[in-house]
Amino acid sequence: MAAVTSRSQVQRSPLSDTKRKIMKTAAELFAGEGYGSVGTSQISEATGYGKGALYYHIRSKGDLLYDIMTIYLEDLLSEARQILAEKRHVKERVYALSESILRAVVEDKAEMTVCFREVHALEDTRRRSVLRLHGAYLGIWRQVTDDAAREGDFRPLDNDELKALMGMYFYSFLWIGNDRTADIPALAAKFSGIIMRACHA
Amino acid sequence: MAAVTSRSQVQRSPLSDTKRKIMKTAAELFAGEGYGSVGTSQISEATGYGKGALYYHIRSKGDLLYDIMTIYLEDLLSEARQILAEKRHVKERVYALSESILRAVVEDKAEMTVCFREVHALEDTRRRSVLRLHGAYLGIWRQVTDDAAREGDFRPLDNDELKALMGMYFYSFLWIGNDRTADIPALAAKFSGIIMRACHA
DNA sequence: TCGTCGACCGACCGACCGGTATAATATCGT
DNA sequence: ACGATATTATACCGGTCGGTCGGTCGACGA
Repeated sequence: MAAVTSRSQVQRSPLSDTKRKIMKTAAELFAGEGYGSVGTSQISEATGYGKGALYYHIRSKGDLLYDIMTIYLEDLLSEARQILAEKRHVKERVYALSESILRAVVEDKAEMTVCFREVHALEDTRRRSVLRLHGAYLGIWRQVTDDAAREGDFRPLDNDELKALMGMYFYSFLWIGNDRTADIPALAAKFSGIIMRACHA
Repeated sequence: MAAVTSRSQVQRSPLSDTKRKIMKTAAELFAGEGYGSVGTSQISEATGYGKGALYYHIRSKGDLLYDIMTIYLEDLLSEARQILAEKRHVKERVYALSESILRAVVEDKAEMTVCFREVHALEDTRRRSVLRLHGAYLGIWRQVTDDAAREGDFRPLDNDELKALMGMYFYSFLWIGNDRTADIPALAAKFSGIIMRACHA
């Protein structure tokens, strides 16, 4: 099995294939039943590793959750930063950002669900750290809308409005099926269309 | 303590004050730590009742979750139906619906969080039942947008677009604090403003 | 005064929790 | 071939899980 995902990857530490497989399986279980309802024996069984092997690769169940969130959010974030650097026009930016996050929602549905739905399961320090990543992602959009407002394309948006609009994306993992890969461009067009209309000066 | 909530209540079965208190406390725990991570002993301790008393009022932990969701979603739904019956103009309808759900998010934050974030924790039959309630609520908005489209005020919206827009509301419990009671009208104005712009013909 | 009843308690049940200890096996550089 | 190291399985730990059970207690009707 190849050790790469389709989207760019921040290599914080080597991250073995085994650990990647464990994270994928765990994310699916967490997304399906909720972090608190999934036992380590269940993860062990689903991955095919015994508990010893499992705990050779993870430090704790909490760490596993934190790692899943961190890796996928950093991935999403680095893609967003790249889009911000490459595209200069509002419309392109909004479409590319929409396409980026919606592709993540479809292709890594379980992981994204965990990233946005299971934040409460983290202990305080880690929750704050993950919320910083959420905030950083929001910051990218904030910059897009502020730039657009400065150039007269968008009306100014306050934080409430921006967060409300982000909710469209952050809630979409609950209803966008992972069988909609082919629809990603259409979905991105719909989402970015809504953003463009909602923010029109 | 009065046995009524501020918003209209569907009286399916008597629903004692004790059970109401248990539901409120449990909803706060579920919202704070996630259904699966909250134990019945914890609920028992937080309510001040022993486990015997607790299980005198509830059939199971799963039932408790289901009851919370059902009651609050039916409440939200009946309010929405009433708005649909009373208001005829799009703008009024959108504002009133926004105000209704945002007030629920602020005033019954924990319960609403559970209603929209813990669906996965339900066993199949009950999950389907709760998802029907979600669908019914979506149906109200569908009718509003369809009526508006028929009269030329809105462009036609497909299901993806409607669900995307609903995500704004359904995700808002994660960032709207329960200290914003005074801001409810302003929030409703912002949300409905976005809807009106996003749907403009 | 008693019997009944709803509300409640806390000890207890077997099962399972997250996590560890120990040992067996696979891999690999030399 | 050898030792070292990486990876895995299994048995097991104390503790907690959801839920039950026998029983207590005060209110109330007869």
